[in-house]
Amino acid sequence: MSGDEAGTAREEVIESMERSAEVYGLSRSAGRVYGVLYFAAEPLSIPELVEETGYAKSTISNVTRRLTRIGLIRRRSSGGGGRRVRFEPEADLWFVVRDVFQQHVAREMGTTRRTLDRSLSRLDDEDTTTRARIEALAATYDEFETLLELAMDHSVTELIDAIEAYEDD
Amino acid sequence: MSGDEAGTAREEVIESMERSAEVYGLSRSAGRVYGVLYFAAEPLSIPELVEETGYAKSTISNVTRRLTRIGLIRRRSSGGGGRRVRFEPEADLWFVVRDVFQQHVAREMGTTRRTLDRSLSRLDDEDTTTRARIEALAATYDEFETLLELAMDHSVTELIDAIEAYEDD
DNA sequence: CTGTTTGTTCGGCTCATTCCGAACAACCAG
DNA sequence: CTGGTTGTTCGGAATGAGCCGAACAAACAG
Repeated sequence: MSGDEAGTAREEVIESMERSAEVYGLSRSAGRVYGVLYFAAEPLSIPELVEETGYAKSTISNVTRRLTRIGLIRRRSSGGGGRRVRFEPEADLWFVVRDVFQQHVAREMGTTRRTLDRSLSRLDDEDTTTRARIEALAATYDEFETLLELAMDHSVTELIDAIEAYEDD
Repeated sequence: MSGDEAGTAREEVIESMERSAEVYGLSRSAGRVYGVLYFAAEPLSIPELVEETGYAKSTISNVTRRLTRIGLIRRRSSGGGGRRVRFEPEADLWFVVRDVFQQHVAREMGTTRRTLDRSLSRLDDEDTTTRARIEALAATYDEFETLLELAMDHSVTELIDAIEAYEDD
């Protein structure tokens, strides 16, 4: 079993995931659940996650739902038709980033953009300064939206290649 | 004064900023303070922000510090040597995004990356599966880091151009 | 049908965040 | 030095998030 180096290394990485989770607006428990699943040999059920993480069953239930919505883990309505549900990690983190952007950032930008248009249509032609400020904001949002849409259609390596090619005129 | 359309439009946009602030992990008050500054004709002091936003002086003090750290607003140690401090909005939101990425995301990636290396060096050669998982994670992080470093060196329009040029082979 | 296992939902508890008012420190005017 | 203004800091109340245990629903085994 080669000592416990694998265990401590695993634990260090999982603790790091807990901290990272907080940076990105998730809970510690979410980071740990993802970490345990990331190192697990096979998909785990809720009782197994309770055993591995030490969290209560209800916590695991809520956290797994949250992570599934975000796309960081997947439910496998595991064969056999049993009620048992198993979770496995999404290994390709770029998928996750893409989903988060599309679910939250794109959504926020869409609603904000609509508000800006509605406010603009309500304005007289004489409110030049207010109109100019809102139009500037709308232009910025449009730029961001097109950039995000473009970026979300490509892999990380493709994006790196694109920028590097651009830098070499 | 062209009715109150400018006022209501302004208010709508500021309320939208409050909601957006929450999406990006800031408080409502932060969104409103930025919004008021964004529409103000000139930099505002703390008492003026108290008057315009309705928040308490202490709240404004804390929120302005927070927003200044993030880079969403700037302090102008306004001329005259007076104690009065004035704040103005950072209009170029791409600057803000860039700063946030460099301060938080890049930092998180750096520490995580170091943890991964430390964990790897602690591992025996026999822990192949654990080692493989951590190495995969490290590779993903390296990719993200190079992409972010590249992206942060360019403007939004440059990035859009780069990707569009890449798409046209 | 009864008992067991799995997963969700509900009501609390605790802790962090947000905001306020009050006290305090710094600066200027007279 | 005294009074007024500006900005920061401190304690406290209200709100929300994370987590737990218990109750509940659903599926299967016998």
